[in-house]
Amino acid sequence: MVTIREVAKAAGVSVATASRALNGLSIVTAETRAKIEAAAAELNYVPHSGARSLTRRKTDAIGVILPDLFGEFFSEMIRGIDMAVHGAGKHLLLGNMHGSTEETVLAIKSMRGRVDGLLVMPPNSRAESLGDAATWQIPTVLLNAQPQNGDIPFVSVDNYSGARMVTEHLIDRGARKIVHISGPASNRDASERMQGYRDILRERLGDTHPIILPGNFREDAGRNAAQLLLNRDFEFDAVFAANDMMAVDLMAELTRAGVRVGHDVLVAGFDDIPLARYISPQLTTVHSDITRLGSSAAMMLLRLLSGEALGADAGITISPTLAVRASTTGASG
Amino acid sequence: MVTIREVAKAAGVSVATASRALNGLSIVTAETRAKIEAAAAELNYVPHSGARSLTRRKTDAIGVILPDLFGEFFSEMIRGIDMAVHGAGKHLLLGNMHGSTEETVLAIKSMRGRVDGLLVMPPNSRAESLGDAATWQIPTVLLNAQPQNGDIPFVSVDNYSGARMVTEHLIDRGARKIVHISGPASNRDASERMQGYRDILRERLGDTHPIILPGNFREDAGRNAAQLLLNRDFEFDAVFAANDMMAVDLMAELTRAGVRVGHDVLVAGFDDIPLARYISPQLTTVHSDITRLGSSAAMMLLRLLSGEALGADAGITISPTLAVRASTTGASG
DNA sequence: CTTGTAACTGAAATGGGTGTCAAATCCACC
DNA sequence: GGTGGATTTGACACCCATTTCAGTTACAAG
Repeated sequence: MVTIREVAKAAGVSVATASRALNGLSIVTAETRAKIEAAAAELNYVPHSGARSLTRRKTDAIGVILPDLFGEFFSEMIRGIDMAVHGAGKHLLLGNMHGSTEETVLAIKSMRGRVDGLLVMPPNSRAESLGDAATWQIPTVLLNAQPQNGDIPFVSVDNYSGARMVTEHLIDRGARKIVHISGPASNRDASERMQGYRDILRERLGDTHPIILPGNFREDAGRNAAQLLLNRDFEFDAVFAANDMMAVDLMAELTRAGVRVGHDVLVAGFDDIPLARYISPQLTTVHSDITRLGSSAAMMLLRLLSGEALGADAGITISPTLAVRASTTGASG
Repeated sequence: MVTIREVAKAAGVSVATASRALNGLSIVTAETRAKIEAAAAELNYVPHSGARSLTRRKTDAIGVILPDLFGEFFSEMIRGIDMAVHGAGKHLLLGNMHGSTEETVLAIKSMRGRVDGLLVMPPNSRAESLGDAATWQIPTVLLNAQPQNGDIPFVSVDNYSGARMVTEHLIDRGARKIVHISGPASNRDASERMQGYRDILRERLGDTHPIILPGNFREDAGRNAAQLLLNRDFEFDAVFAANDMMAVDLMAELTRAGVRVGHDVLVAGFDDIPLARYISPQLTTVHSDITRLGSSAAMMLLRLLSGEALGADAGITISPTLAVRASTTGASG
């Protein structure tokens, strides 16, 4: 591994001059610079970013700590972050993504000295779970989580209003016995969505009780819920699943049992995964622009890093939109 | 930012001792260690990984340089890599993913001093395009690309035999006029797939000419190809698209035009994106285990890093499998 | 009470660059 | 030729931790 010292020696100058020349400081004579560049090229010199970032106190990398996400959500998030970060010429350092809380805290610590800033998505969307790690010395933006003591900037999706929207849509389409398949109890997104469902139900159909089947955001929960609903010969005319994954498999199962989704039973999900548009009937769902979630967070972090002081109340809540499709309208397709 | 020096001072010991204590070297007295740990906790000390990696000559990070991939491929790849790397406690540093060749070379260089090893997927699957960057001083494994001068280990998918398999399957199902929608001309995967198609066609149906429509791996190419085929009132009984993305949209377009896919025309793709199973009819395609591709490459790199000398011929070719579904069998669904 | 050995501990070198400050060089002008 | 000022250049401290090597201490044996 050739160092700048060797380049300097080969060019017959000091390391300081070599450093200046290679970093394009105009203070170096054209002649000297040429010598140095020739030597560097000759020796195939590549600067050691690690060493450089030590003195510069700047790594040009930002750390991303995500829980164990499913495919599309993950890649869209990364894409969004990357989009925002690309222009700034920074790298993305992915921390351990296997989300127990302790591991996450560890992952955050191991980022010290490697990155200039952090994008953290806490497991279960609960910033609190990060505990005293919140005393981070390093600029951080929370993804999809709100700190209770609003001192960390965040970007999150408005799960609550999304759930209200989609449930209200079901009501508007004539549904009265609306089942909700929830996400994991410990998950904040899940509980916000459930709350939205409960609230709008009470507001619009005060007299009916919410019907909630526990789920876990995974396919099998969709299947199980379908079985349960069918076997019990349960009375229901619509299902709002807390995410698309469950909705998709629930729908497949209902269809298999001869239920006409979109007519006999309306089904809606949450997330708008790409799949939602391709199954038949297409799935009505709540669309969150994950790419935008990622890029907004990254841009916010970039601003933070450039010294801009975001107020204590700095947070963005991204409003989801309703994607109405055939699974609740019965339209062909 | 508190440094180990401050911890040492607070504990009344030298930095050397502090370092030893904090790194669990048994050589330190229990009493001394306790003092140091107390001081560290008190000051909220977090080690500076950047500085540490400078002296250790080891960063515990591996660099990943991918071209601009579409969602699922990307996330599965990362997942595979992460799976293999997780146990080794390493981080993943994502380089610039916006793949012009020059940018890729730059991205590789900027990894020097940041990572212990590199996983590189060259744009267009052409290792050659990386040119003299191949004189890397840093352990590297190529993803989905073979170097012409087999001196860099690699892991890649056997596109050629995959294409042969799927084309042969179409022939076995009775197709005789098989159209191929190719990928971008400069893309190596695309040309290998095309070659597989050509070869098996010649071997099995010596007298028929291959029919090739140029594509680009994107949805619109699928739609365009469908239009072209339909408008010209072309005679064809099967289509093999060079990837699923094109196959899916082609199929949608054909279906819209009243063609019964799986009966009138057989359609097959390549990649087995999750979507393939969810559209109707389900798409016959070539399944490559991308997660395995990623994890194999990562494991190979890990072996390389642990000092193991992989022979000059170190390369793994992952054989894809054929996923036969309704789009070529006409089965219900 | 020495001496030898083992166990700890600390000063300083190291890793590969950058930035500061002082020294050296250059040139113009008196 | 000497002087002032502006440019360039170089020596060295520094970033923060690890590690070597030498020094200190403790303790047992002689």
